[in-house]
Amino acid sequence: MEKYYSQIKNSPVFYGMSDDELKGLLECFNARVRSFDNGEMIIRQGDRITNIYMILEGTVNIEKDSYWGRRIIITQLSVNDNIALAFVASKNMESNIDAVAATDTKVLVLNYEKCTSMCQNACTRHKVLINNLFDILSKENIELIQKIENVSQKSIRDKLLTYLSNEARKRKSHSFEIPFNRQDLADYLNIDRSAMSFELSKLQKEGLIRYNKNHFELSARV
Amino acid sequence: MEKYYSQIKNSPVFYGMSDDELKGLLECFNARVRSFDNGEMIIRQGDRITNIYMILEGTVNIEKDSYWGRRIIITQLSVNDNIALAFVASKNMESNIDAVAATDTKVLVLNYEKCTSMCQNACTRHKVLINNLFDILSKENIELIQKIENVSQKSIRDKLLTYLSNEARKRKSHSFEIPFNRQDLADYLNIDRSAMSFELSKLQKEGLIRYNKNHFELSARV
DNA sequence: TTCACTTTGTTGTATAAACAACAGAAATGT
DNA sequence: ACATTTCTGTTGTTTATACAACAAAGTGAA
Repeated sequence: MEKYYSQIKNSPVFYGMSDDELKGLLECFNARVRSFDNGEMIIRQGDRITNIYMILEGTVNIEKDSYWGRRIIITQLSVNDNIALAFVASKNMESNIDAVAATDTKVLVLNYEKCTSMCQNACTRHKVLINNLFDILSKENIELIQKIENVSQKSIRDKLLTYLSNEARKRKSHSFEIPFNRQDLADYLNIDRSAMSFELSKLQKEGLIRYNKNHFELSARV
Repeated sequence: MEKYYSQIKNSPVFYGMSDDELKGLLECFNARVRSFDNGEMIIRQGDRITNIYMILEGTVNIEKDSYWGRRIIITQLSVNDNIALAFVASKNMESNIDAVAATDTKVLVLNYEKCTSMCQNACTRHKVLINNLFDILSKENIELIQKIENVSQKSIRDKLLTYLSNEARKRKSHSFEIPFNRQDLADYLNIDRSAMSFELSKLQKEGLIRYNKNHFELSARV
């Protein structure tokens, strides 16, 4: 835990807290670090979630298996992101998603219920916390809308171009790495992997993009 | 404004407040009611949003025009829902969506910035408020994930069945009204209207659903 | 290095969806 | 009650994508 102390202190969840407040909160939260292997399930559909999970190392896919067994990747999370935060607030709502470790992963686990019932939202550090959580949830919300835009394009080409330009904008560069391999990207955009590969090469031949493995560059024309 | 007083008092935003707290807040917020005609824009892409908008009457579509002019309906809001709340919290983020009145609409407008800068989150009513907003944002988040599931199905048939069963579950009944006309539903599910109509009749012929205008009934087999 | 395994790219074929065009029904205004 | 407009359902044609099968490239372990 000590190892991650400064990382935790600078994370969006605990942003703006003094050392004392942070220490107190971590105790009050019964904070602990848990490890998950690549591929391991962190949260399952149907779970009732009472903990805040914050990623310390690794990446996590938020997924859903469709009725007929097809996999949907809703979003991919990485360091400092929170897993399924929305379900913590809506207490009697079951998770309708899976969270799956996409690499070996370390997660900070905070018992939210325990903390809120003890201090009953009264202490000042809780006030800072809830403000931070509110900000985080807003950003997540905007990200989800972004994703809806990505997958709502009607052709594979438009989905790819929309996704890639959004990524470029997010990273403020025409040249960037994407966090997905081809199959995962296809599952994220809800398209067939081979058709996507084909379209990617076509875009490259046309000079709209260049790529090598997970590195992409957008031409000025995109 | 007085007309809506009890409605406002029981809305999720102000839930759990005393009459005094509510009155104080409405004043602090510089609360007022605005009217919009059917089709009028309430929020435009690129706007910087500093007000909380709560729907008092009517329905509002959250939309996005794709680069090539196709319309995407991200979600539809109705009475007591908040419009673009996520963008209020993320202050220096521009709205990336349009909010369009889908009927004649009345909206309660609250100047969030003014209020928070005045009381600096210190007063007790602000604490209740931010907790409420946090809850609301969580629910919105879960709704968006739901929508992603709906549009991520690969066939028109699966999109319709997923959407309809989710609606049924939400309303706890096999028999319900949907808030969309056919074109809007198609824009919501990102599919062609005529192809959707065709698939709906097919589902009806197969006995999986029955419908008349906006009223739908699911057979037990769905 | 070699071998097994995974990932990515390529092609042909079958299929589902978009699109366009239209007809009938329903809603709206005068 | 009528004309006008909007909405919904139907059909045929074109087009894009899924799917399957395979080849090539990359990766990692023995």
